[in-house]
Amino acid sequence: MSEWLAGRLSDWFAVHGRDLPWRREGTTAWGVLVSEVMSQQTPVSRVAPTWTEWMARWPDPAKFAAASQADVLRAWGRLGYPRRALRLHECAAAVVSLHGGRVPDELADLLALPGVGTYTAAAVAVFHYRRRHAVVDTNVRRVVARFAAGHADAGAATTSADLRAAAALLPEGDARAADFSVALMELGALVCTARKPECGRCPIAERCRFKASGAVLPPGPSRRPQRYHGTTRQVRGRIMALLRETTEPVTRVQIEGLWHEPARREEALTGLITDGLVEAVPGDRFRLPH
DNA sequence: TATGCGTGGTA
DNA sequence: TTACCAAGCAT
Repeated sequence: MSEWLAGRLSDWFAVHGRDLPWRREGTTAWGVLVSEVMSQQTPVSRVAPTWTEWMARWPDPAKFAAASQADVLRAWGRLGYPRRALRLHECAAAVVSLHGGRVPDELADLLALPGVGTYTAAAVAVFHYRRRHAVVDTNVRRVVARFAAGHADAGAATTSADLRAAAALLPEGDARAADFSVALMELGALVCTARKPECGRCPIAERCRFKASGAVLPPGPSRRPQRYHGTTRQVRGRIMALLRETTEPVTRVQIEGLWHEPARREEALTGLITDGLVEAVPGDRFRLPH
């Protein structure tokens, strides 16, 4: 089964795989790591332009670690979840101090880096170092749940069972397993999508248990919808947007103009300060951290 | 294990 | 228009 899968996916990927900038020849391990962190919960189409500028400005961990937090947060722009930018900054410093500026190739070393979890560690080890590990993101979990178990979707959170199920499908050989992992993820992103799987275009449909059972998706949202409007997250987003576009510290009055509810406003501001995304300066003013 | 954390495209 | 959701991580 693994060999059949690997063959089908490899052929499909050769024709349909996207030409993403970080997949091009010569991309460093650091470049792959940056692309993975940027892509955590942010669509790839929005990541690409920022990644290209980012790598031209800070080509390696040492140069990036030397940048100020404010510059990093401004360059992050509107990718969302700016805490990721700070974790990436810490990550670069750790790569320099612990690994001499070289992104490690061992899973355990990668996992110990700030902002790097199970998925991202495996992605770097496999996509750049070409190791044989399961790379399990939401796309892979969905494809495996459908293909191997016949379920309409995977569970809410990644479980060790998900990791085992994906690992069981890996073909033999480091290089083939790495190619397989890239292609499996791409299939989930392009064909076996959450809302509208296109089984007619799927290279592995003939052995898919979900397809065999009719490929019927349950109605309604696949997960509990996450609210945004009116949340602290929205207010944090407005404060960060204001701070990104101003060089001088902003006054409390300026921040008060961003949201009408004082309690929500304060919660957002103190949260940002706690997270290290905002710095209070004398005179009751605020700016991006330096 | 459940929750909080941004943003903008799409139907 | 509103609502869903897109390569997770940390707590």
